[in-house]
Amino acid sequence: MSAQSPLHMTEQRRVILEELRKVRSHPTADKIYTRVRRRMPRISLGTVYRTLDLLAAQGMIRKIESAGTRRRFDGTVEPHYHIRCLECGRIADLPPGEMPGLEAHFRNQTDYDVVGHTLELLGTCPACRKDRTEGKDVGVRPASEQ
Amino acid sequence: MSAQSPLHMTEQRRVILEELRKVRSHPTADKIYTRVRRRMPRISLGTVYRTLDLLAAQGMIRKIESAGTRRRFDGTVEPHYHIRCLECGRIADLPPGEMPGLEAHFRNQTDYDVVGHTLELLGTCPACRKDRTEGKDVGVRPASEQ
DNA sequence: TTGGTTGCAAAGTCTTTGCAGACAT
DNA sequence: ATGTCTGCAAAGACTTTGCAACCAA
Repeated sequence: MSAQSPLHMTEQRRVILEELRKVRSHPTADKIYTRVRRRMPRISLGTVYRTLDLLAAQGMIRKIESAGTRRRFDGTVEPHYHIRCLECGRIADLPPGEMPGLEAHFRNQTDYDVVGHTLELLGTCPACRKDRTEGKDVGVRPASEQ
Repeated sequence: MSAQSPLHMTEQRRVILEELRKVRSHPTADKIYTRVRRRMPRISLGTVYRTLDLLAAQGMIRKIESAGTRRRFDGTVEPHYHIRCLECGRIADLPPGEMPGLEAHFRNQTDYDVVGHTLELLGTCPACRKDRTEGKDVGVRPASEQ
C-alpha cells in the first residue's frame, strides 16, 4: 500500500517502469512483457509480474483490477477513474479527482464502515463508435488491444 | 444480455436457481456447487458454471464481477450496488437505485459515449469492525465466507 | 430423430511460486 | 559472505470446453 524499504532499482525494474510510463494505454502484464522483451530478450514473465506487484506496492504504479477483465497496470498514480469501452476493452483515463459526495451518499445506507470505492465508467470509445456508424459489424472484440 | 429463447428449466437449473435465491450472500460458483450437491450429488461443476452463465444471460440472476476478486453471483436482479468488506470479502447489498447524476457528471469529461458504470463501495463489515475493537488480529482473511 | 443438456475429464487462461544460479553490497 | 533478484519451469486458482451418453419434444 505505502512505500517500504528503498527498493533496488535494477535494470529489469527500471525498464519495466519506463515501458509502462511510456504508454498511455493500460497494458496487461503480458503486453508489458512483450514490450520489455524488445529491450531485454531474456526477461521472464514471472519477473514482470513480480516487478509490477512490487512497483504497485511501492505506490509507483497502479494496478487496475477492472470488473470482469484481466488485470491491467497504470503508470499514472494520481487518483483518477477509468472508462472502459465495452466493445474493444480499451481503457481511458478520466480527469483526476473523485466524484464529490459519492461515499457520503451511501454512509447512511449501510452498516459497513465506508472507506473507499471503485468506480468505472462504461461506454463506447470513439474508434468503436466510428466503426459502428460505418456499418462494420465488429461484434464484441476481445479486450486485448495495446 | 436480454432474455432469449425459452429455456428448458431442467432439474439442475431449477435447483441452482433455488439455491442461489435462498441465500442472501453472494456466493462463488463453487459455493453454489457445494450447496447444490447436497441435493444433487452427481451434478458437475461444469454444469454449475454453464447454468450460472445461462441464467445471467437470461437476466434471471446477476454476475458480480468485483474488481480483483473472483466472480460471484447474485439472485437479486433489481439494480443495486454492493459494498465489499476489505477484510473478509463479504459482499452486502445496498438499497436499490443508482447514484443520481453520476453518469451525467462524467459526460463532458470523456470522448467516449457513456452507457453505464460499475460502482462498488469498500469498507469494513460489522463483524470485522467488532473483531478489531476486540483486538483480534485477523489480518486479511481470504475472501471466502459463505 | 433431433437438438439441447449433462457429467466427466481435459484444456485454457492468467498469475504465483520454488529453486538454483547470478548479482550487488 | 550475505541477502536480494532473476530466469525457468512447474504449480495454482479459477473457468471453459470437447465429447459421448442422455433426455425431452
